Amino acid sequence: MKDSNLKKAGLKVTLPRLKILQILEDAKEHHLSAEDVYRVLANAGEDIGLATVYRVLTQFQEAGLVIRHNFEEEHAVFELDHGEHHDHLVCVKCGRVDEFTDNVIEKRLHEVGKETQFMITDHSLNIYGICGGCQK
Amino acid sequence: MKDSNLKKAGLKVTLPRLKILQILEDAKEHHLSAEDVYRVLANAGEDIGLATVYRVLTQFQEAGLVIRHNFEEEHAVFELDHGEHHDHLVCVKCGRVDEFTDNVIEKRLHEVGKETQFMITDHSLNIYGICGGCQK
DNA sequence: GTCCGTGCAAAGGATTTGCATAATC
DNA sequence: GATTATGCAAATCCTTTGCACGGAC
Repeated sequence: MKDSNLKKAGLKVTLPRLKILQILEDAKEHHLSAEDVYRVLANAGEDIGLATVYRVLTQFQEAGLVIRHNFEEEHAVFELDHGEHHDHLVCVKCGRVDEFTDNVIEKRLHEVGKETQFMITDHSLNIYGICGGCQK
Repeated sequence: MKDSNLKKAGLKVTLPRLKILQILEDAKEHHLSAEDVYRVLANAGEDIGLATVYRVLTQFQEAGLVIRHNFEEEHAVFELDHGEHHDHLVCVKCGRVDEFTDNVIEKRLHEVGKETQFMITDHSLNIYGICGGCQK
């Protein structure tokens, strides 16, 4: 259950937190902005403030439950952290975000870190372009 | 001269534009925020407003003279566009930004585009970590 | 009952915009 | 001289915070 995820993260189990976690899990489009989450809540008749959405998402991020991305947009987007790192394909037409991983690239990244004496903690790789659907 | 760069871009040659272009060219650290540019101008005794800095940088971006990046910071940074694409190594300690390119990665990116039927227009690859200097 | 979480409204930082003035061509 | 830029202040957008109330444990 979601309860345990929250408890494990040291967060009290509250309605807003459960709802928001649920929304992130159910989302077709895995990458949601705070606004998006707020809108879904509003449409579901939940009376949860935007400030709370931001607060909860930030807490989730600190707890490692979600990842926050700054794509080339004006606002941040959040996605559940399932553990495996992945990179992103962002469609500049429709805003759709797909995920991918590539072992060759991952390996080269480590090598680049070694060559440049850089202690890598993280990386973000985003490919921007036009997705199959939008090319028609 | 810088004049021609501006004219080529269809921009009138004005003092603020020249100064800002100059600052971007002279900068040790190639990646500057609007605030950084503004500070340099102020220190040089130039009386140029922050709004103008933003306006000029945005115009430069539209003209293809500079590239705007949104790293994991709260503000954008700008660098001169010298034509060759490169990726970034961002030190999370001191904020230093280095550049690199890797042909293996570039090649794989194209292949990922093909495999996913994605018409790639651009990409951004940022490695976050601790630079050699900060590891001591 | 204590403490943490929430809602609301106000604050905050980065960036943009409206308007009168000043500069370029 | 006409048009485009600039400076300033106000406006805007996304996000965070302060504070009093309500809910979790």
